[in-house]
Amino acid sequence: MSLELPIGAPRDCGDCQIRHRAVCARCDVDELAQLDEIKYYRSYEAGQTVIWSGDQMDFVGSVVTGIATLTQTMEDGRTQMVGLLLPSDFVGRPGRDIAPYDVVATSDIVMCCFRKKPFEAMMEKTPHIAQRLLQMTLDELDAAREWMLVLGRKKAREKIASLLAIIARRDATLKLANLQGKMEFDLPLTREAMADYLGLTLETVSRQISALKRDGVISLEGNRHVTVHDMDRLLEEAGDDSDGGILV
Amino acid sequence: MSLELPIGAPRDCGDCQIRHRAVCARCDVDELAQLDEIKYYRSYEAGQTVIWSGDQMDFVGSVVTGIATLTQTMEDGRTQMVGLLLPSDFVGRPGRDIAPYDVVATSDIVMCCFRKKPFEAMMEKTPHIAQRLLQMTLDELDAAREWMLVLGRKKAREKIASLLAIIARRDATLKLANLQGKMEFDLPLTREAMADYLGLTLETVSRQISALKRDGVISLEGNRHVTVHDMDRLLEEAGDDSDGGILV
DNA sequence: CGCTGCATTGAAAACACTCAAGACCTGTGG
DNA sequence: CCACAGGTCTTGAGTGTTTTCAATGCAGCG
Repeated sequence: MSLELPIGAPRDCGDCQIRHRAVCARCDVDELAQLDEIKYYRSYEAGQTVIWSGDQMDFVGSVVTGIATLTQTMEDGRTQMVGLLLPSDFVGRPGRDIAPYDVVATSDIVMCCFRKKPFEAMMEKTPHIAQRLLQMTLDELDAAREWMLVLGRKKAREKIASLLAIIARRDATLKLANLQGKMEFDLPLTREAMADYLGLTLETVSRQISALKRDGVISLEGNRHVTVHDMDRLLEEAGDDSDGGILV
Repeated sequence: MSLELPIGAPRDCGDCQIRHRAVCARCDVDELAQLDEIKYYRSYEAGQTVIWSGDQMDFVGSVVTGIATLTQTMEDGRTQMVGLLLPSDFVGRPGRDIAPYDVVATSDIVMCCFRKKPFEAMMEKTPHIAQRLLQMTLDELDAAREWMLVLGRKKAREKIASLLAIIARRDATLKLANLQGKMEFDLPLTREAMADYLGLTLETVSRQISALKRDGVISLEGNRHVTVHDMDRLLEEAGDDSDGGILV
């Protein structure tokens, strides 16, 4: 089979950038070979819906490159983001047929997909996959609980500061930089997506970003590029302990 | 050792009411015997804190009877409940030493505790435990995401209706009743706990409950006993699809 | 140049919060 | 049996924050 690989997809698992963080992180060579049998790459363009809530799911998989979101929508159109999927994050739930959320590509993305039935079968036999998935799920649960505090108890300004802190933190771990003083990064989300993440309107997001700018906490270059002048100040604004709060 | 068993604790696993739903649900007789070696029962009184956020955790375990809550508190005292622990729910995370949340007994409770180190060791060897824990964690994650929608996008009245619907639903599954027409149940939470769950103040909770009463959606007997006159009406008020919304 | 999509800003309205008073309930002690 | 204390809950009035609605700004692109 000479299917064309989407750009950004690795030649094989040895090449794979997300290999050590994804659901297959603990797998040995044999197990990777088995996975290889049931996997395929697929790419989606920015804005495309990967999975519709309510649809049959016949694959699970990992985000290889790009960013996707998990969202819920009420009948009247109010929507809440319930997950932000970054490279190495897992999509889908073994044992469930119907997707409970929309998965939408925020940027162009590449997914490493596994056919669901054989993946489930394999999970029964190889504990390495289930063990890693458990770890990842527990991490996601912690992140979800952190967000519940943000959604339920923080004010608009604190919400924005929290989101900026999260993104800065993620960016830092990626670049192996540390989390002090000045930091620069790009927002991977539109104002509307930020609003959906934080349970705000896009107008409020815009206003609070302007306010943080006016108060000298951040500067903007264009709409997406953010400079945080002092990380400690930002964490104060977020209402977190200065030690970073989020999970130890 | 003739330690006195807390009232409500089962004589042995065969007797245990939560056995088929707890983390040990898939274990066979051998595995249960192993677990028995490292387990002990402990009871807490209503209002007691079971685990303090930031503390060393040296056990994990299951709620056997009663209700407990998982809460996060900000420096200025704002608190957000991030989990409601019912009988069979699991407390603690294998692989983590420091508790990230407060666990508080809402009623008198009995816990079945496992010493952490040996439990972790056992998890490595017996897939049945890890598999069940994965299922439970995925369910919790779904519940958390459902709550993110409630916290981020619903209005106070919808939040209250959503909470009542959840409690009614849980009560119904317990009694094997169905979810239509009239339903009666007791609230397991104070107004303040409801507020902490929903990201509201206790005054707002009280007002909205009064409003639902005034509008004939529910009646109260005392402060805790609720009658829902028409479940479909309640679900409408909650902003959910009439089919029940929450996870299929 | 005039789209289109995204972002900002303003004014008015809606919503939930704060502060404060009082009602209700339960258990205790006179 | 009653009175009282302490906790829980309800209700009101005023305030503050966020939303809503509407207009405008700005950048990329045919």
